[in-house]
Amino acid sequence: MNLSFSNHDMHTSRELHLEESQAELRQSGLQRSLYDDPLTSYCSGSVISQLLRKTVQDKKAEKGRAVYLPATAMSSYTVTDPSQEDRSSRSSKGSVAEPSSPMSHASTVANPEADRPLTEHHQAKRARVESIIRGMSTSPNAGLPGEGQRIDTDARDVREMVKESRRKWRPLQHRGPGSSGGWSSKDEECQKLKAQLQAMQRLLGDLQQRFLQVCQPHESESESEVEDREEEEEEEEEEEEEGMMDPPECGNSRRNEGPKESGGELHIGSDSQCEAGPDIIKMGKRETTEVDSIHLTFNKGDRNLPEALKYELSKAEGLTPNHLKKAKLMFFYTRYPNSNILKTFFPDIKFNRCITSQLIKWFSNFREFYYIQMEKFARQAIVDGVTNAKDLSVTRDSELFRALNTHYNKASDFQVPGRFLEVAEITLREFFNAISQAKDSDPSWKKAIYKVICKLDSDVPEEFKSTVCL
DNA sequence: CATGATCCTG
DNA sequence: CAGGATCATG
Repeated sequence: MNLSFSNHDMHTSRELHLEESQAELRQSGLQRSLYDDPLTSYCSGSVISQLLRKTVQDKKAEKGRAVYLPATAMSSYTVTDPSQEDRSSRSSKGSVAEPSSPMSHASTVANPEADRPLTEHHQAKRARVESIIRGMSTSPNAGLPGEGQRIDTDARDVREMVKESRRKWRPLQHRGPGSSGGWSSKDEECQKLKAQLQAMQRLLGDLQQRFLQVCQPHESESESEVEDREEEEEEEEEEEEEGMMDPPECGNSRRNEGPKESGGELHIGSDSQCEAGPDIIKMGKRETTEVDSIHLTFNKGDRNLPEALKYELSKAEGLTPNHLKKAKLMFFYTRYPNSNILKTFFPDIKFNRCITSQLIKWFSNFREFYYIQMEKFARQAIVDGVTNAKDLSVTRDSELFRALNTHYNKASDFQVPGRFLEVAEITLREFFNAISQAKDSDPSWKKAIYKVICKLDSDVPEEFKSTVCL
């Protein structure tokens, strides 16, 4: 990757600022404090991802298998286990069933911070889909979600629909034998069931229609109760198809960031232990076929709908905290990854301008931190009286390494490659020499160092191509 | 004009 | 870390 550092040559104005801050730096030791660890504050985690992770973990617990799977191993493609559905459906068959299908947690589990990156629109959209699922997996006898839950408007819509339909048949069901006169118990039974059936069919119809609208907004707009937001969604779908979106609107708030067509594989790898129906796993690589598959699934039998929807949502969130974690580990190998490298090592991300630049930005931030540390420790060494760069070294015990390690590998659950230590040492010495030779008086003195360091990138191990594990 | 690097800021 | 600004490059 040939980097052009000629930028720096022309950055005189900015370099002047640099000079100023360097002057300050010299005076006040270190003007810039270390970054707070971003991991602690960074929590744009997707609700769905968290949810799915929880689901998988629940499942593991359920099976009594003590298989430890590091968080980083959790693919965003995790497909939830159908048994989850079974369980929730089963439980809801009880007379006082609780609505705790896996999805029903979404709205409450979500922490406000995690939701922040999502547009309200997306939250609404997701809530709607979740609501559909909830509706599908909740038997008519099941209680409605408890009060006081955060419910998006659309979710409420569906709930109202459910409520409504229940209002229609429940009275019949509970009407005592004597209340309405002399129906034979058989006739009455028959009437009740019939009414219930009709109500449920209506509900099903509504849900189905709604579902189709959500997944296929291009179709003729049916004037149901979904109006207001539908237009936005249509625009959104179009944007996604083109892979085009206005920068201001991007960020990880986009959903439907699916697998690359070229990459193809869904990387359910070891995660597939939480196997979903094969038909779902096989689902298409193109949006259209995916949608078609869902329709098929939906029409085939409603039991699969929740899984289908969950599958959709599972690959709906763009870059996740796990991707960030992975990127940081990759930094141990490559400080200047180009977009091709990024694409090959994030196969579970559908790249578009925003995703790409976000990733690039990440690495840019990583570098910034890295170089700041280097400069800081180099200056410290000079203050400490070190005279020869040879006396500087970077080992796993070094303070410098510890600083870097906590930044890129907070959990320390990753074996940092020795090569990184070498590169760090070279960088440190490079800074040391430059500073001790007063080269930092040159506004673009770092340019030379960058040029050296960018050549020290090594290949990222193949394992990083997988979404599972590290 | 789009992309990408760096710097600065919050 | 994300945003915004600035500059370079193709």
